[in-house]
Amino acid sequence: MQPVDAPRHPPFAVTVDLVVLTVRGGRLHVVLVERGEAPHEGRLALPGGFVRVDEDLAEAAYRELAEETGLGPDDVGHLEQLRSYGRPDRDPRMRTVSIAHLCLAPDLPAPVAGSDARAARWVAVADLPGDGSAGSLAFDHDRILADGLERARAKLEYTSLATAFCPAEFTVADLREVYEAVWGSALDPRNFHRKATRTPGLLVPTGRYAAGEAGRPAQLYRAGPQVRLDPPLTRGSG
Amino acid sequence: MQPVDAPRHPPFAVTVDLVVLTVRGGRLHVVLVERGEAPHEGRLALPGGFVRVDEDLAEAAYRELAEETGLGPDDVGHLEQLRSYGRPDRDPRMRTVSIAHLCLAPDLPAPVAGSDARAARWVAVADLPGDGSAGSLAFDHDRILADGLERARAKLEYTSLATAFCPAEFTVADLREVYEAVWGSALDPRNFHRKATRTPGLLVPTGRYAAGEAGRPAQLYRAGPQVRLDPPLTRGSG
DNA sequence: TTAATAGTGTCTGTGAGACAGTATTGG
DNA sequence: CCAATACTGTCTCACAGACACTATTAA
Repeated sequence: MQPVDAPRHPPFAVTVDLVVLTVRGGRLHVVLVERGEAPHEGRLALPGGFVRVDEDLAEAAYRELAEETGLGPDDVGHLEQLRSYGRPDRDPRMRTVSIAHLCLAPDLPAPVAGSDARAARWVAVADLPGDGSAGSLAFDHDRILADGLERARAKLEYTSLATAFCPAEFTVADLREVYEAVWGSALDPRNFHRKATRTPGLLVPTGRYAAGEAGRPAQLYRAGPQVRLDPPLTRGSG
Repeated sequence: MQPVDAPRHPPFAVTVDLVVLTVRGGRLHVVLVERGEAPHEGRLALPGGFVRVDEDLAEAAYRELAEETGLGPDDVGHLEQLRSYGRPDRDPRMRTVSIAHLCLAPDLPAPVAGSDARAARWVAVADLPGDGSAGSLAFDHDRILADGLERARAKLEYTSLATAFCPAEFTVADLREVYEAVWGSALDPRNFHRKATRTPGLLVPTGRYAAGEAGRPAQLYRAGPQVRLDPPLTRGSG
């Protein structure tokens, strides 16, 4: 039931935006870029860009990730579609729908520097006003970031997603630090250790041990095959 | 980093598609429409249509819901964004991105009949080949339906979403039937009763009782204010 | 009366969380 | 030695699931 005087297929611009998270020094960080042009020139924004005519949405997300942050598909531990944003007034230039993606990466030694001229940087989420829910980012990116954080926090409970923040080999303490950084609360190291090691399929012991740290050396693990955690790792202090 | 010979903002058509679910006679049903034109003419598909230039995505979903199924915003208990689908080959006519929505409705006495000429009908999900994951629907709607079902099944566990399938007043047995229909498994009526009534904020007793049924009359409840269930209603037989 | 459904109590196993205690390193 | 971290065990409470039992209706 389209009115005859309305265009049947109004043209939209379709973009992907990226919430790229990592844990550095026990703090959750997100990749932000500084906008070089109007609107919102000079403000911080999530990396993203237009979807090309011949590529899938996930393809576009990986391409923009590489272009704007220099991170390749093998650098990131996880990428999934988050949600779409399409308020008519979200971009003053044109009618735009953005398919936001959530991306988790380990803390890479290489700095974030893309081939794109725009400067990408890691920003601690806690340093943004109101966890990014206030008016700190361009467009509706505060909302997108908040949704991405909520998704990440929720999925740590019932999936092995936290291992996506870790390098190939890591200790139980490394994994616990990820949970603490994402949830923003301290966990009991002893109970966490028991739950993590006894959850079937979450961790695969390598037999090697971490060295150079204070205290007894910790066993090194790789991420196991299990994606769904049962029972889940709950968010209380245990 | 756009190639200079590529269009900067390739034009997309943006649509909304709807996975509208209800429980009728203890079986989970979905609204399907018969396509009246190519491609996939005569095949069953999810209701949906093009987003207009001046409306939000959720607005478009509610409009298409009304146009294609005759269900108004007050008829449905819940509507949320599901996921977006944008494979370049998903519609042979043009490059289309669809923002799918999940909608839950009580089993209404009024039949589904929209102002649209296309015939909308309730189809039992179990009657579709492979729960709709085989090639039974047009476009990529099998996949969208499968994702919608998975979302609904998962969210029943940790939210009060099941009440969206129920009328304004309902019994604990009504609610249990919803869980059984969506999960496809039988639940212990006694344990379910205890968990449902003792979950704070899920149910509000009305003081009235259902009459006319066999056995002891059941107390009638309204949906409570709680959205997140803690502890969750797990999917085992208890 | 019987059949059927509503609703309660009770038992067992398991996990969450609290926390004592042991093991193994560096300084 | 001490401090720090890794890891194990143990206790209590709460819930899941199984199921006996009582309550209230229709036929």
